[in-house]
Amino acid sequence: MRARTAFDLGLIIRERRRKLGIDQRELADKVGVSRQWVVEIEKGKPRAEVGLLLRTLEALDLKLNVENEASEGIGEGGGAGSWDFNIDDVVDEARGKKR
Amino acid sequence: MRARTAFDLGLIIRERRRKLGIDQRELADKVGVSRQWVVEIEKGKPRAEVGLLLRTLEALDLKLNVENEASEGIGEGGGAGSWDFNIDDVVDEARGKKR
DNA sequence: GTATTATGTCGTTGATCGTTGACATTGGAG
DNA sequence: CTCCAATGTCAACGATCAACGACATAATAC
Repeated sequence: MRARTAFDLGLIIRERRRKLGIDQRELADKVGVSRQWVVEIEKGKPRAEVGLLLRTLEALDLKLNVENEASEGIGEGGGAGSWDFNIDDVVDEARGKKR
Repeated sequence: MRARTAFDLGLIIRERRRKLGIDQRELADKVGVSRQWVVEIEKGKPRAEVGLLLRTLEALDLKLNVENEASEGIGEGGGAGSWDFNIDDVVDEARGKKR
């Protein structure tokens, strides 16, 4: 399911939580945030912290994919197919160009 | 490409920006943020605002998909297939249960 | 009806946000 | 090498976050 806005993410999170049959309190505890924060997120708060959002998705067994807008339908099986940069090189660079 | 952490997102954004051949200043202008912010995001800042991140992905022609961890390989073509709730109902509720 | 649970909302507070402007550092091109 | 653009880093500043506690509504069960 595509998410273009924080509002989209809020809807996805809310419905996923309900499907799993847990309330806001329980989700908040799993994520390690206040229940208040969950309320705001589900309303689509655009200024929430990315890290907390990611932890929320994780707690709900949801995964996040970032895809090139153009290359589609190739089948995600390829993995490297859609991306023309080597993730290993990127990580090496991020770690300080040890190579 | 799966993103589990803010660090992942930073790598994705940086490499995508480079592939498009634009510098941090240009990306910052497109997104409407400071260049400083782009620097932090590409380093993987976990406390950045979700809304700005989404706008950044949009500016880079990247799309964000949230998927159920379990249901995979069914083929995303279905759209509704992987999700057992009706997005229209959800939106209706979000708008105030006019139905 | 009452009781219970879930959810939404309101202050307050310390911490952090993102911006601006300036100043290093790096990397290529000449 | 010298330029110049790109990138990284620093110190303010006002604005906002997320947590907390308390209270107000749904929503459901008894």
